[in-house]
Amino acid sequence: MPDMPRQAHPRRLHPLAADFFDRPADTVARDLLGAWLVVRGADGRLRRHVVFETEAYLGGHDLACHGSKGMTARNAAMFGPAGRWYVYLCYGMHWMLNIVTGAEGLPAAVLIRGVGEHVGPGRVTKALGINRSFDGRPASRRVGLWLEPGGGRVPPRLVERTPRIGVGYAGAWAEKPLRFVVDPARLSTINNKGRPQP
DNA sequence: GCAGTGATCATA
DNA sequence: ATGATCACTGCC
Repeated sequence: MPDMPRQAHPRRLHPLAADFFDRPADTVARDLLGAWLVVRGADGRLRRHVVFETEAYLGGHDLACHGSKGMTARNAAMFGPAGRWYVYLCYGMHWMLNIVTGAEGLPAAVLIRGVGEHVGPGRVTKALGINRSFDGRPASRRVGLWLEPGGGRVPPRLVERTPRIGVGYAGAWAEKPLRFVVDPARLSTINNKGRPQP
């Protein structure tokens, strides 16, 4: 029997690396829409969740950014090189997952606020079992938590920009449109070209 | 609408 | 040592 028309073979995806993250946080936040957050479970199995909501924290000049008050034990990872995780505990209960962006010494990062069917940054980390142990570590297969490219750039008309959530203390910075959202339902169509995993 | 929750950091 | 703060969530 001749070959069946083959389903596109799942592209062997390489994790997004430092060069992707070594750009302004708002650019990275925008471009992460449609990317995959991949986590290796305790059983060794990989789970993929498509990123649909992010927020950019631009650096020391951004009053909503933890780095704006200088380096502390908590936010040290933000000052490190791009492509590492910055994870911290919020309200004593919720782990917040960020990927560090930009040059070493610039405290910038992107908060991952929504992936797959998980809405809200605290829910994302809870669902994926992410905690402090990832803080400061490179986003890589070795660590067991990384990001991979999606099926293509999400069209601008599908990207909604709003002010960031929960940063009312930041004055004018609270109003900057640095939150990026795309409807996950639209994403699944786009990403089927790049092959999702159930 | 607001209580829960506890690490973190500035102040002392 | 103490107290304010907090990039949130869940239940009232």
